[in-house]
Amino acid sequence: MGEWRRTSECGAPRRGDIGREIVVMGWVDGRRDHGGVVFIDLRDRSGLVQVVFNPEESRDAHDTAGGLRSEYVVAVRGTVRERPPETLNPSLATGEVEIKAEEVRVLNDAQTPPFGIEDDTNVAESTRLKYRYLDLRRPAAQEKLLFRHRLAKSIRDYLDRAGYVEIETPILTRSTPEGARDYLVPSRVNQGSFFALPQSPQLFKQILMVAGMDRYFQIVRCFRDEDLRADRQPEFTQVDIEASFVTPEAIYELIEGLLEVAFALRGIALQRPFPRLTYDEAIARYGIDRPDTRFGLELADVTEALRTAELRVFREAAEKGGLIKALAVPEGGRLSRKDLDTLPDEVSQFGAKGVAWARLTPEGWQSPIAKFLSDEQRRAVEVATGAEQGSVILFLADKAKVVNDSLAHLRLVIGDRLGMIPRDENALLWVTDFPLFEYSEEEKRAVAIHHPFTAPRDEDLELLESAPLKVRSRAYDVVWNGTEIGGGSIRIHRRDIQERVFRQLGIGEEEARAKFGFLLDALSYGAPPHGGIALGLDRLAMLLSGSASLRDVIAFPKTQRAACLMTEAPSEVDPRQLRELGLKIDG
RNA sequence: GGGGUGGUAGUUCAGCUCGGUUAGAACGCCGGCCUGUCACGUCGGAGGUCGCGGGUUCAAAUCCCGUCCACCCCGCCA
Repeated sequence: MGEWRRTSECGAPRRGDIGREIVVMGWVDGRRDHGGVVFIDLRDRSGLVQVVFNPEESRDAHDTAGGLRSEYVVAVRGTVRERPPETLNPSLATGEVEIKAEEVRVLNDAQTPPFGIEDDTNVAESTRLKYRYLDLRRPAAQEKLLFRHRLAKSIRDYLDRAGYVEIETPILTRSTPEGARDYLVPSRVNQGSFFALPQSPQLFKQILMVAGMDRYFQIVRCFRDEDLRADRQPEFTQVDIEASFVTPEAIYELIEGLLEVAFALRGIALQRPFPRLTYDEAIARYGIDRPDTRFGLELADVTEALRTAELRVFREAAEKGGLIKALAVPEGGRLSRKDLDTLPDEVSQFGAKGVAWARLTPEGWQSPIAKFLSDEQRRAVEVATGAEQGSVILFLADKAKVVNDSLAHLRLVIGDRLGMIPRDENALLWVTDFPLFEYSEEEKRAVAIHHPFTAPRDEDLELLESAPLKVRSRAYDVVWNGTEIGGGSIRIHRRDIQERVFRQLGIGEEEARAKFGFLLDALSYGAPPHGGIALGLDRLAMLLSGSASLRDVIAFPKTQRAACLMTEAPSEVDPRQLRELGLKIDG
């Protein structure tokens, strides 16, 4: 580019710039060669501008233009001029002007790209990920990264204004029991020992509270070696927050303000305060702890009403401590017999063996199970579900988890199919009072629902040893349109309570001291009451930018097998590296 | 670990059910022509490991078995 200096971005020139001599640099988006005059669209991050090469105005530039191809990198010195009136292009921000090229320099040529650099691309994602640097040249892709930048910036500014301090915590840290599988990093200096990459900076932020930092935040990478989904990457970014001397209410207020700022970037105003729902209520009414409350279609528990029904699946579910729940779909005529027949396929993935249904017609119940229910039982179901003439009632009877998972899924499928979900609404809510523990069939013991540092509710403290599964926690999630976008809790700040919780989790005194000694020590040196929350920045960026996948808002994402198609990571390593680490590959 | 969808030209796809000429289309690419286009136009051309391996068959893109990769879901992910 010699001594040339870029004086304008491609997307900048407007009517007011007419007559200015400028230098633009960018990529050739396309070339239209008329034999005489040649047009080039030049693209950079800011947009597109048309450059005109006229052989009568500059022979050299025109000659060079003839050899340009897509994605060549060029610099153009020229004059902004008005387009002839009949050639204005209203679909281009710069469409009222063009650049008359006086001199052009090819800064780099380019191979023909494997796919066109355009927004409406229909190219396999694996191809786009392999050539991510080309994929990211697409304006739509760049817009998502730019939005993510603005989102992170406004969150940072908001928390700074609120007195929160961003503090970095270690990436090489120690593996802890509980929770997700760790990514491990072998230590060369201490052979046979491993660091773990943090699943979150949980313990460090608590210790910063003990250290008196008062209000901490960090926009921080977290790592979990678990299987991937469209909304789950092995490394992801969290807005991690912790504060001393807070109640849940203080956290709610802080986060509602933060989300207000975030949604404002999309011109969305939020209703505050957000509604609250206890965990028990969420499960009862929606079958899930992250309900989409943009629409009704709530579940009803009809276990008691149908406990004695003449139907074996119902009776057995009730006898074995399971549930019978029902869902009334208004205007059920819109669900055809064929629709109803496909419902069992929808729920088999959750272990459900079937879905019973009933149509409420003027002639009464039209249903394969009608003859097994008494008039009284049918009336009780109608009352419980709020079913009316024309409704279709769906029934599930099984173990509680199967029933709730299945109906929660059916609620979404039917709500979507019948167009009951108002797409332009934003339903934000807090789900509170999660249980502290749940029983793990796999491990045959209680495990923490949130994490082992979550405080029990004071009034449930006495149940910790006698009825641990009944203890409610001071944990909360923030849910948006059926997606969990963040969760947190008030933490345990007393050593004795932390030790009792560890004991319930099957972590003995010795293990607790070995693995969490530093935390227990810290708690015994004047730890203030504290609590916090973590928001999923990738998920927020994904949802606010209308993306279908987390991969769209991460510059260099991993595939479902946790691989990077561009760098081909993970890879084998040199045997010498393994020797230095004292590692042997088995098999 | 399990269930599902897909893999054919650089790209997006058709062909596969019912095995049988030279595996097609569009876009892109290359060359010629063209002085106001912006999805430029027009004439011509090149381009294929039918994901990979094995099997059945006179004959396989097509049928069978295995395997790899990508995506979606269940399990898993405090």
